Amino acid sequence: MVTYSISEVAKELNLTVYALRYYDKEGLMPFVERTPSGTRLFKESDIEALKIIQCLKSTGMPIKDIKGFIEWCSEGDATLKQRYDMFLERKAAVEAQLEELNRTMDLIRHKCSYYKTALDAGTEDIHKVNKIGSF
Amino acid sequence: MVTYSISEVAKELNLTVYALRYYDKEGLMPFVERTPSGTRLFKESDIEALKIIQCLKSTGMPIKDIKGFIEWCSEGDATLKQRYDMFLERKAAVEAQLEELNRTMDLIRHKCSYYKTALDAGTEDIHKVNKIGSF
DNA sequence: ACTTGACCTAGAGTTAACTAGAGGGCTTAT
DNA sequence: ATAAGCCCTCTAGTTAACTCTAGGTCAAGT
Repeated sequence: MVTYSISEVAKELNLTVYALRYYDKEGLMPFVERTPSGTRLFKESDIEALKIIQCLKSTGMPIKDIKGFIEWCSEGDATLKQRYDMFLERKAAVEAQLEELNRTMDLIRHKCSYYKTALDAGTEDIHKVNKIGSF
Repeated sequence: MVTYSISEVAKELNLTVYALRYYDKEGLMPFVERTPSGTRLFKESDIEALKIIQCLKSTGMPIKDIKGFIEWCSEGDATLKQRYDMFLERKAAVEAQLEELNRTMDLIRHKCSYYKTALDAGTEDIHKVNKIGSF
C-alpha cells in the first residue's frame, strides 16, 4: 500500500508539519498508523479524511468539535444521525456566511466605485459637496 | 446634534462595549469626541464609519491594517489612491473567500446527501460495500 | 447627602490555533 | 561509522482580538 510522510502530506494539503502534528495531538487523526519506530504513515484515505477536516475548519468549526465528529465516525452507524445533523447545521452556517460575505462584497464594491470617482475627480469632496452644493 | 453612548452603539452594531473601547485604544476611532469628563459621544457619522470597519473586519483584514486605512482617511485627498487600491485588494480577497466558501459548500452538500442515504439505509455500508458487493 | 448606574482607564487574563526550539532517534549515502 | 536529513515528543512561546477586573469619576434621582 502506498503511504506518505508527514511533510509530503503537509505539502499536498498546503499546511505545515507543525499543524498536522498539532491536529494529531488534538485527536483529529487517530486513524493514522505508525512505523515501529513511531513515524506516521499516511494512507490515501487519511488524506481524504484530512480534506474533510479542512472543509469543516473552513466552515468555522473549532477543532474540538471536529474531534467530536471524528469520534462519531469511529463509533459506527450508531452515530449516523448526529453526523447527518452536524452537516445540516454546517450547511446552515455556511449559508449564513455566504450571505454575510455577499453583503460585505456589496459594500466593498460600493467603496471601489466611490474611490474611483474621487480619484478621477482628484478629490473626495465630489461626494460630500455635491448634495448641498449642486443647487 | 444627536449623539449616542457607547452602550447604545454596542447594541446597535451588535458588539460589546469592551470591543468598542478596544477598537478605540487601537486607533480605529480617533474621530469620536468626548464630553469634558471623558465620556465618548458617538455621532451618526461615527456609527457609519464603524460599519465600514466591521465590513473590513469581515473581509479578514486585521485591526492594524484597518487602523492604517483610518489614518489615510484623516490625511485627506493625498491618500485617495492608496485607499482605492486597498478596496480593490479587499474585493479580490472577498472574491477568493467566496470561491473557497462555495467549494466548501459543495463538499458539505455532498456529505449531507451521503449521510441522508446512509441514515435511510440504517448503515454507512451502503456507500462502501455497493461498489464491490453489487456484482 | 447619598445611592445608583453608566461611564472611564490601565492592565491582567483568556482562547484558539498554531509555531518553534531543544533534545533525541532512525535510515541512507559516502 | 558518521554525517545529513527527516522523523519523533515535549514544552514553551506567539498572536490576534477580545474580555474582564479593579479602582475611580460623574450625573441624576430620592
